[in-house]
Amino acid sequence: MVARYERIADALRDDILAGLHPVGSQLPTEAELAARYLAARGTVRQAVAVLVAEGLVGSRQGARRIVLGKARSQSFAELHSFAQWARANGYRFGGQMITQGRRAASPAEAARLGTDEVLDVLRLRTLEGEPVLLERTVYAEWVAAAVEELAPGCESVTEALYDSIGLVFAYGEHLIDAVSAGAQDARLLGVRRGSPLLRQRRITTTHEGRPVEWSDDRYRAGSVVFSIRNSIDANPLVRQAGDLRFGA
Amino acid sequence: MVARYERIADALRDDILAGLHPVGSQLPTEAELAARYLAARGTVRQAVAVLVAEGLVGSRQGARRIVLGKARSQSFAELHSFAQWARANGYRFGGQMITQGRRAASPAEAARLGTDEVLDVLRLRTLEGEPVLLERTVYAEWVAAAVEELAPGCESVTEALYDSIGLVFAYGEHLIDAVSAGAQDARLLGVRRGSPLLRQRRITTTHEGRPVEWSDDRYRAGSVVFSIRNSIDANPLVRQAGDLRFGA
DNA sequence: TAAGGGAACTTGTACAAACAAGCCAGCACA
DNA sequence: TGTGCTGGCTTGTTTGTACAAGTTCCCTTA
Repeated sequence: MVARYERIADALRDDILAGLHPVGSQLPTEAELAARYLAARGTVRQAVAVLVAEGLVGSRQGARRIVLGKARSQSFAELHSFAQWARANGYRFGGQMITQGRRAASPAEAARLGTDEVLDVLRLRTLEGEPVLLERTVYAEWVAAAVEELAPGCESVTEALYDSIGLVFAYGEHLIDAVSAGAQDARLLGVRRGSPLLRQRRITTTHEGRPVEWSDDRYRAGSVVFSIRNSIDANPLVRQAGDLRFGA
Repeated sequence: MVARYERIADALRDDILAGLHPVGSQLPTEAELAARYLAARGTVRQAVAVLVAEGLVGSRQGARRIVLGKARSQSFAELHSFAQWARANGYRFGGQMITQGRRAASPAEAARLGTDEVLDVLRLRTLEGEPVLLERTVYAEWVAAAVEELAPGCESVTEALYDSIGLVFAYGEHLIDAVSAGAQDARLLGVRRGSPLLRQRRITTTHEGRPVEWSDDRYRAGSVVFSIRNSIDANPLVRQAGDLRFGA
């Protein structure tokens, strides 16, 4: 059962994408929308709030709402999983486990993941045949066994873990910066040592807030761009001075 | 007049930051909070929704809400303005206009900014005495005059434009990737040519959705990290294959 | 002992109503 | 002509109520 406000939000989003409400134009008023969809004003407000959160619509008290853009946003799964992202966008992709092994957690890892032992995995992902992403992932001990079961050429770790133990990745925190390629980075990604890489470090947790993995993902420059929409009201993006958190 | 739900959200955030609700613990139920703050359940829900949007609290139907983290998020102004960000975090900072001049807009710029003529400005920003950020900003024609009025050493362009013509930056779209330093980048930032830079391209608009500026900001690697929190429900971050949008 | 079935609890959705606050166009006045 | 104010419109806030849906845990039963 999909909520009413979600269906209204979908309908409005489709209208915007279809050009019925061009960028820069005004959205119908809440009263109009309520009449059109035979819903209470509060329900319509919830629907519009979805679009505002997506950055598609701008809103401020007293003034009519405005269409800001028409880009569609991705699901969490698409952001989290390289495979789901690539598949949703129609790319050819692949993945290969390079090395994998258990070891004792460093103090920082123990604090982040809440376990003494970790499973350290290095994976290389390709897009359209080109090596694009190097993933250095550290898994908490309680998922290590399930990860070790995976085939070395497993395309989607996220999906495989959901199928095998019902694991759902629910929350993430991401740190994005630029680093130069080390010797191993350069060799595996096929770039020169010292060339720029886009680094995304992230920690992912379950619904319960239980940490699952800590990953250091490095993209070849030019292969991937992160996009964020924000506003004076909603600001998901934060700038931090370098390397203050999470150690090196 | 601050809204009630905002004051409740502030109180809850303070409690979390103060450790009254540790990371991983459960938040009080809506009913409890409503009783404590003498507010209707709907109002409490709005307050909690703020914290959920900030990524501090996780929420799902049927289960008690969970404290996910205690990082405080920045305002849009702090993200948008280097000066406001640096000041709020207690850093010594500076800025210097390097070159500035009007020229005809390229087709891409005309499409983005909606003007035929643009003002092109190159600025270098320093943090703790070190050159850290190179801003290549293109302003729409209708703000060009106000920007030209600014002093070359103007610390905060955002604040200066608000003071002079009441301009408010309200919405932004950001593209984040890594590039290697060109000759000019290297010289001004004091790094070697080809060394990694964190690039943030952004377009900023007014409340009305009117584009004001298009900027290409390059940070020296290691000086700045972007941080984003997301969840299966709220996902502000999007990954895109390289250089599909906004041209080069 | 383990699986299954609820009952109680908690969050999510929807409606209705009233007032507050900000925006904007049009009117009156200088 | 242009300035300032006012009134209508639109979005924001708050309360109250009812039901839906998911979670959790205990108790029953095999």
